Amino acid sequence: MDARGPSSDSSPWMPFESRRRARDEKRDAVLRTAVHLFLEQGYHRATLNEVAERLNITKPALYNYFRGKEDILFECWALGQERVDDFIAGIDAAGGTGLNKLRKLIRAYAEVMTTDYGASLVRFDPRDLTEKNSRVVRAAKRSIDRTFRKYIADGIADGSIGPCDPKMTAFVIAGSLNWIGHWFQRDGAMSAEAIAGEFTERLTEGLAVKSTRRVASTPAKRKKSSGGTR
Amino acid sequence: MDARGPSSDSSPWMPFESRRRARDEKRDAVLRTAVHLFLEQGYHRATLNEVAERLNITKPALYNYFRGKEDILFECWALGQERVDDFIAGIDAAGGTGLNKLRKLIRAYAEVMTTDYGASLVRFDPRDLTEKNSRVVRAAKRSIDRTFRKYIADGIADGSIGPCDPKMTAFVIAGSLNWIGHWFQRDGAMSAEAIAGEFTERLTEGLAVKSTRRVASTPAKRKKSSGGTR
DNA sequence: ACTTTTTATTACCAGCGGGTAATATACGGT
DNA sequence: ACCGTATATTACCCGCTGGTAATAAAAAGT
Repeated sequence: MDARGPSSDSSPWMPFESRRRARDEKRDAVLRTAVHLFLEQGYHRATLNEVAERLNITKPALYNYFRGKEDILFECWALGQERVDDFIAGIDAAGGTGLNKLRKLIRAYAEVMTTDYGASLVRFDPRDLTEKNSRVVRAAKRSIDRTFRKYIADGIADGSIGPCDPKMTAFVIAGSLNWIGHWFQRDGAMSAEAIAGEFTERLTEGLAVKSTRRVASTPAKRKKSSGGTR
Repeated sequence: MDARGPSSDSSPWMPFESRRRARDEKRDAVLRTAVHLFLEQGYHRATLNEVAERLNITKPALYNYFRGKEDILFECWALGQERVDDFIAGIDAAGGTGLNKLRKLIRAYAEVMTTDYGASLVRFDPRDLTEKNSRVVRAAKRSIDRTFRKYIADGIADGSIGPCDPKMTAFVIAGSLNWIGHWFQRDGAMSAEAIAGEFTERLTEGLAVKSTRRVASTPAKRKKSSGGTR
């Protein structure tokens, strides 16, 4: 009937005898298929029947692993959020100038946006979640926003970034990155790495202090009188 | 409801005109209510029943003005697109350097994004439209993208913009602007004009060939950025 | 081999929401 | 006053989709 496509994307149910896989692997397979379908068709148009069909099972079987559609949606989001949390922790641990941390953040965030779970951070609507889960999402979004603003403020403080409004600048940068999740397609002309690199450059070239490009550790570079630190 | 034209007027078409005008006004009212509700709740969660309810009519009455839900959705999008087309025509007519045109485009686009019809350009899913309407939307999106790229290329050609990849740069800028439609709220801390000005500055300061860091012209007032609107 | 637990299936329900007659009402034209 | 048209309402249909028994079939434990 329908070209199920090369369902070679590792469905544990495909071979009849390989049903002995671990439960978690099946759960993951459900999530991979679901996030793909949700992104492809949109959450509301995508049906659990089709998710199941692509996994060569039937809808009620999904309820062995998830409580319902909303649960699956939230899990997809959470996996994307986990990746973001991870690399932010890494950047924080590594330290460096504000500009340096911001650059790392932009690059990593851009690359995550080109993945399915990453895109789910911006393509899914929190209003489809329960109130409880929705609060978790909102809190996480605020946290990411704070990270952007903090790195920018750090950069202004340590002189690696010229004076600007951290709040607005964070909106500009994060918006540009978030939008990647809306247009990127894996089979497109541009690779994720190329995009990440280009965005890193374009989004920071205007912020870096002009006089000396490499600001190793020389604070009090050019403190504009208007910019009260912090 | 409306002041009817004086019957002493000789034009026998006056009642007809007034009636048609009343009809158009009602149509507009439906659209305003619909776009507002669609943005507030999301297209799928918003019901025609509630649209009608907010207009103090009942659902079938809507079918006097529109063929169905999808028709309303497309009209909302079209009204936003119309505004974009209008100011692009104005910018093209005015001429100037590439950088100048790009700045005007960014400012105008940002302001449109803060309106309901403008936000509908990026908040609504083309997959909810019929194939025919969806093609119209895709064509319009491509056209906007071409405009961004053209202004950038113009700027590179006339020397007002430093060398860069117009395609990527357009993605960076347009993405940042489109995202405004996702977070802006009219009752928030920032005005549309302030946002438009700030985005214009931040998104072009890195491109301008002369190092015009106009930190003085836009003194970023230290407004306490407590209210995280994301 | 028997039982228990996990995992899957078939069949079904319920509610929601878009859309459509059939019909009533307001209103301008004559 | 009368008619015709635009506009509105009530009542209804229908398809879709998430979710739920009831149950079958494997797997695992003994």
